[in-house]
Amino acid sequence: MQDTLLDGPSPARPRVTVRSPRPPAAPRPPAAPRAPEPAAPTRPVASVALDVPLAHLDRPFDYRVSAAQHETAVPGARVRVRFAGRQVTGFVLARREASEHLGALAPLHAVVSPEPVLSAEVAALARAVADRGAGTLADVLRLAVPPRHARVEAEPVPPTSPAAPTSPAAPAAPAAPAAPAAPDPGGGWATYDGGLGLLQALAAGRSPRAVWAALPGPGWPAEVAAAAAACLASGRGVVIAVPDGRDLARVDAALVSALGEGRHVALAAELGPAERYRRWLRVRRGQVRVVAGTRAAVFAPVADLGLVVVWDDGDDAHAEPRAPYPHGRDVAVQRAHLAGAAALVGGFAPSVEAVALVESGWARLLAAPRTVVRARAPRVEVAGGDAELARDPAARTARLPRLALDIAREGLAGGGPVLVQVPRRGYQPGLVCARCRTPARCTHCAGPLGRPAGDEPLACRWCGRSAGEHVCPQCGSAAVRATVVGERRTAEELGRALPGVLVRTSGRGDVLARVAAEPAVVVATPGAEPVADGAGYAAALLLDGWALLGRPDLHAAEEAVRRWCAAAALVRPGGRVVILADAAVPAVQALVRWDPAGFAARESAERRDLGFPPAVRMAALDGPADAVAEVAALAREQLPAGCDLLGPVPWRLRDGTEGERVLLRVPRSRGAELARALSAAAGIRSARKAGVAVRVEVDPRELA
DNA sequence: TCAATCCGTATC
DNA sequence: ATACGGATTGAC
Repeated sequence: MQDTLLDGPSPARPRVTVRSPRPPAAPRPPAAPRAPEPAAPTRPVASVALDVPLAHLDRPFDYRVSAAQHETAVPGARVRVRFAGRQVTGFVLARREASEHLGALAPLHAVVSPEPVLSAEVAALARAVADRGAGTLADVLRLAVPPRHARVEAEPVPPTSPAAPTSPAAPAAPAAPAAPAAPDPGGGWATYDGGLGLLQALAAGRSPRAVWAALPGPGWPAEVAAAAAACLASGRGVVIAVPDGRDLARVDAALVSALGEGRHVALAAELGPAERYRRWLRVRRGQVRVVAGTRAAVFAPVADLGLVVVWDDGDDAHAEPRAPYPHGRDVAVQRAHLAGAAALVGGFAPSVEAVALVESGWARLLAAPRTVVRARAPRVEVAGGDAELARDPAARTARLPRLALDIAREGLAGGGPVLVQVPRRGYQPGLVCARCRTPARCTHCAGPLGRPAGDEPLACRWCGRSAGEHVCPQCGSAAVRATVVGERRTAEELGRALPGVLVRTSGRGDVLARVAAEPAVVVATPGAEPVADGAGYAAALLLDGWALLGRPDLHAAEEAVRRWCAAAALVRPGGRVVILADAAVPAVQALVRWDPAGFAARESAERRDLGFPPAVRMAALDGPADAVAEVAALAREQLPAGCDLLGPVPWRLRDGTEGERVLLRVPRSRGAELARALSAAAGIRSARKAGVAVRVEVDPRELA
């Protein structure tokens, strides 16, 4: 048996009684001192990662392995131990001949199961993710390893598919390359500059890293599947993460046609604990080599990983809401790096963070030549760019531009469905210039301005400085106004303007996956757009331009481009798209020219100028004022000079109470130092029992 | 002189 | 978090 998680998974999985049942109600003789169990014949020490929440205990602890536990206490196994007087669970990280611990070792209380659920690769990944996010290994392992389902674990192993190697550590038996079912062997990759090269590199066992600016249209799942097939042909496994169940269904179908049945699994939370654990175990046991899934799938323990894919990496669904709030893209990047695997990250509109990976030289941009892009992209026209429409909210909400109606009619007459993207309710309004609608930003830190209360002067919502006499940097106007939240009424009006047309809706609570290729108006909120059968929608109306761009969020423009591209990508080549927005705004131009990657590069440069991630590394500390101040002070003590502190500013905490936020900022090159300092600060506080929680988020998604 | 209590520190 | 140890305090 191998002794540490740095080796491969153990093939030995003997069945052993783990906990002896207690005799019922037998009067127990008073605490007879038990003779010590004989120790395991070799490597009688287990190094265990404990599931304890305290930051200063985030390191392995050694326990004594008895002879009876020798075969079951394998690296990766779940165990129970006594720790500080309590029973806690943990994972065996390694078996060793001796401990560095000077005192006596406590016995390993029980091996919950000999199933080595934690692979060496995932253990190392989880450690790296915890370190980057200033969090604990235990927190990350809770995200990476699903809860055990004992009955599922005991199920007889189903007959393995012929291509699945029984030992993932046997490179002599690579999976037979799947016969490509698609008529076009490269899928759509041939249309990308370097696309076929990517497939060849994957098939040859190399590990290219690419940021993918996907062409509009329905081809992307087939392209993901083709990349997976190429990687599988090299004898390596694949992990694919997508934002939601609808995208997962598309990738799932594409994998079936590219690989055949039974060569992959889909992992999603909706499966329920039993089925989810069943499929996850098939992955862990090396019975399948390809995994597609939602957020948590980036941690899937695929044996001998060769490729990790993140589709639509700008979607917030990839951001984990539990501490330490890792983002799927960041996990994938770290994983590819640690495992020496290839990476494919992107979408119709790759994120600024993804494009920054290209700028740093870590990945290269994978895009189609402009001529192909022009041929595939819909024709985008802008309505509402005139100053009249810009100044008059009524013109935006209560009246549809003639152009939009004309294009909708034309599309319907041509026999196709027409997509209408409308804003979701509940965007926090921000302040923009009343004349030109440029967002009002702090002159010091570029944070969004807000009005603290009543007639008080404008102040920055990030750094708290008063904005004094704000003037718009674009047009010089001093007047500001709240951004108008879009109205669903527009869509209703559309229904009235087009009598007799079938109107379908897709939004919160009731999301459609697809609609038929017949005339209909399909009203959807961003992210809930159904795919249209056949070639796609005849046309699309994007009615939420103003609302999306007006959000007081660092990511507002990027997010707008991403959502517009996602909707416009569902339109057939040459179909028409109308967007209600200001044509002069760069985000709108990016859609018109279909250049989301160029826009992301522009945003990246702007963030560099403003000093925001991904150009720098930031950490947000949220909590009660005194606790936040304490953590900030402790962290700054450990950091050499050069750490900016922004704030504190008032901040509404997750539990609804009022607290404060401080932002710490360092150059990217010192990000690891910042995280280490924050971990140390958390450790000092947890050791002191100064237990008031401070939420620490590295490169926070929400900045206001 | 002994126990009850308070801190500080380690938790294998 | 517990849990334990050593110092401290207070009452016989």
